[in-house]
Amino acid sequence: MDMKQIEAKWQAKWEKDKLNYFNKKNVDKKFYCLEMFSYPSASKLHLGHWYNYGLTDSYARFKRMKGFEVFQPMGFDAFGLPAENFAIKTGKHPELTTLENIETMEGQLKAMGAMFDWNAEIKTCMPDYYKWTQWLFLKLYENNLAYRKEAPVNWCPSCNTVLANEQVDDGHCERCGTQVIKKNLTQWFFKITQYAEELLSCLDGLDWPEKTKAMQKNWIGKSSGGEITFTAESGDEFKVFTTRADTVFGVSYVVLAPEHPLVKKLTTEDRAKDVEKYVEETAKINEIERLSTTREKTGVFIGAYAINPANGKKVPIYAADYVLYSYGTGAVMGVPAHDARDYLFAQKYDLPVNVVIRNPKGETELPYCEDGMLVNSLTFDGLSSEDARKAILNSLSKEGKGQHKTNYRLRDWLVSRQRYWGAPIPMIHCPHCGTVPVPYKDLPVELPKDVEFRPDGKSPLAKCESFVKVKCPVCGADAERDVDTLDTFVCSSWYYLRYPDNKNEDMPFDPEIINQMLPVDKYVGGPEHACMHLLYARFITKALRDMGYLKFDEPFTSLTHQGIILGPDGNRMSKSRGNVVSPDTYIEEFGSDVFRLYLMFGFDYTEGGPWDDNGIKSIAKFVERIERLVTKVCSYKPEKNVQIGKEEKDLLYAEAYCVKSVDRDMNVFSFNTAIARLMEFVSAINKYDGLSEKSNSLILKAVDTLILLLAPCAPHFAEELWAMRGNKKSVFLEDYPVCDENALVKDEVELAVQINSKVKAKINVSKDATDDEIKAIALANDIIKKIVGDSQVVKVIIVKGRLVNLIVK
RNA sequence: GCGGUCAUGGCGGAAUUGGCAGACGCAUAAGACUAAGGAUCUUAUGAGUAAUUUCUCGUGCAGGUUCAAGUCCUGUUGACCGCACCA
Repeated sequence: MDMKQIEAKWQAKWEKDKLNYFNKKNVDKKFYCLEMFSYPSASKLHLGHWYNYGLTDSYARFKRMKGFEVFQPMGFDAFGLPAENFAIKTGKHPELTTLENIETMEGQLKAMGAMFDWNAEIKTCMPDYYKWTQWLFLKLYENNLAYRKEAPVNWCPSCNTVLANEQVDDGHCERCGTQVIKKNLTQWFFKITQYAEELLSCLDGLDWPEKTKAMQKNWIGKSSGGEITFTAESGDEFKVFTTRADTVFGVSYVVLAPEHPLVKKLTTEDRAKDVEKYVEETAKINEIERLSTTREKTGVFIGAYAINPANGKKVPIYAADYVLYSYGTGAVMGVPAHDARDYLFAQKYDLPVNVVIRNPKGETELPYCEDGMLVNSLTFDGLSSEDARKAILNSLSKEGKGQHKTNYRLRDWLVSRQRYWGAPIPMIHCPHCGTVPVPYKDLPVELPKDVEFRPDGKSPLAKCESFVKVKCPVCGADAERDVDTLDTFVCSSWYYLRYPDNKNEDMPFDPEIINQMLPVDKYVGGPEHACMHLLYARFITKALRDMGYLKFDEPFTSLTHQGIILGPDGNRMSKSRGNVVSPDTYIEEFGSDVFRLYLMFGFDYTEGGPWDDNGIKSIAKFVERIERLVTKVCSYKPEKNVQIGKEEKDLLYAEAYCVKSVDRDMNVFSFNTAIARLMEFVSAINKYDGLSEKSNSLILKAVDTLILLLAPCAPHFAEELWAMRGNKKSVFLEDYPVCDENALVKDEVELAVQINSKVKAKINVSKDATDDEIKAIALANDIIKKIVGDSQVVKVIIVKGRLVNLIVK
């Protein structure tokens, strides 16, 4: 069969018949199947795209044949750093290259033969889309979910530019090798932390991989404890967060993060030089290193002291890089006796170790980090750690020096980027009115085309005078636009809401439509998005719900991660390794259906693995085998009466078993086993067909079932076979085969007979034999009789349909 | 470092969720068909041992729970993914 020709033929027919377009009339049967949209890269569709889109398309087609009205859209996450970097290198405008790349990828995606609804396409870099990204920003601002504060960025002092983390190579600029430092800029944040609790608690109800839920849970990082206020001698107060308020009487020092504003203020003159140097050094180290527990703890005494509110004792204040300004309050209390990290720190800086918790079960070895019984803690002595935590915080809160507090590791989402190729932040800075939102009627704030985006220390948009200069929408004075752009994660945090109503010019989406079409029923994408994209999207959904636009709580009801296809050498594919496998050559040789079938068959979908093309030829043979079979049986004439004998029963069993297995496997993305069952079925049909006495009717029925089951996995090929069988309608308009449960019932079942848990023999028993009968048959077996001999059977375990285990003494 | 995942024949991978380990396929071998076979069909294929239908071992490693463990528990080794400005 000429695969290329039939691919083109059926793709054209599907398009002509509008087969793949969602029919709004059937919205009550909707199934929203979504794949994470792709970044339009210059290197075209790679194996990963195919693996995600091709195989999920088979799942979508399966759902369609199961009677759902499937909505499967596709689009492009088109803003982002690579296009901008490419532009800096080559001078080609990001818009030009991005749109070129999109066009290429659209062509390839169409050639894949997936049932994408191209009417619903979106591209995030187009004004008709980012207008609504900006709308989203304004709505969040309006609802106090967007705010500005200072935050550090990676700064290369030589290139004079902000660097993304990935552009920092071991603390140095990837372009020029200069040591990267941290620099504070005022930037926009989304208040995702306001939803921390709900983002955590709703995880339980989601049909998501457990590992993904676990990762999000840890990412949100809820911990219960308290805040305790320490007072510096200067009178300045600062709070520390602790989960171990029971150890507060053991505090021998406190630590401020080097970035903490009080560090500068409280440092005494004689310590200023050392402290300044230390803070400078800290700016060069990234957070992963700072938090490493194996790295030696460093810190510097700032010369000032603070009062412990619990006992009034004066303790020294240190600045140390193991405390992060972004987590908790940016300050911690040091209790060397009961915290491993503090213990090491105290030893290094010769600080006192005050034992305040005793091990109730024996020796109190330091550092003792478990719960225990309080000592040296005044009126709290004798309490358990658990009770003391409550009591101490209650007591401190009466004096206004402490309170119970739940803390989250989750931080607010920094959305400002000092970049060109992104959606402009729709805000205006007015010398009189302050920060003013762009009025909705003035959206979109268009990204100017003629901009110098080579790095020179400023946001590219800051250099575009025609963009920056604007009248204040409130007072009309000369004002300036915000010159930063939005993180591309903002674009992708709401795109699934735009697809079903992508041409709406008045709203980002019509709530009435969206509340019918969402939530997404199945979302498929890589596990690398477990914490960021998937959390951001959940947050935005909840925020929009609270504003009254949405009636659902979660965007993605069910989630599946595809695995990663590695290069043949077992490493991640990359140009530098030279192990990139392109789908194109295989598609050229075997066609897209064979390629898709091989991806389905060769890997565990959620695991992925190294590419190996040995198997693809066997899939091509499998396809040819089916073609020969169908060609042959097309000339068969069905007979009126069918005699059902043993061979016929076997064939009907094989058919029912295949339908049942493939149905179940397709539903859970277990494509490799589904294809394996189809292979078995083909063998079973061939075997029956080889008999001298056979029923043509049964063979024809089996072959039709085979084609229907195969259709989602090899769409063009199955259409062609279906037409060969004389059908005029598309195979995708047929119903999915239903398993004949009666055919699955075997009169006899085979059981393994174990003696002391080791298999020794097999027996056949009637399907409804009682336990006593099974036992009798097992004991009557010659081999078993011999082994059991004179020993006594003390116990019999029967697992229905599986085995019988005789425990013998 | 923290968080997460994984480990099964020569290879890719199955195992109904605690019940016959190795489905299906690749590779290999033997045979059939053939003028020919890199096509097609049939059979065999975890390791060792026995040599008909035997026994033993076997799911990274070391323990444990259980009548029964690839699956559950404890420890351990290795590989991979994410870590907040790649998308």
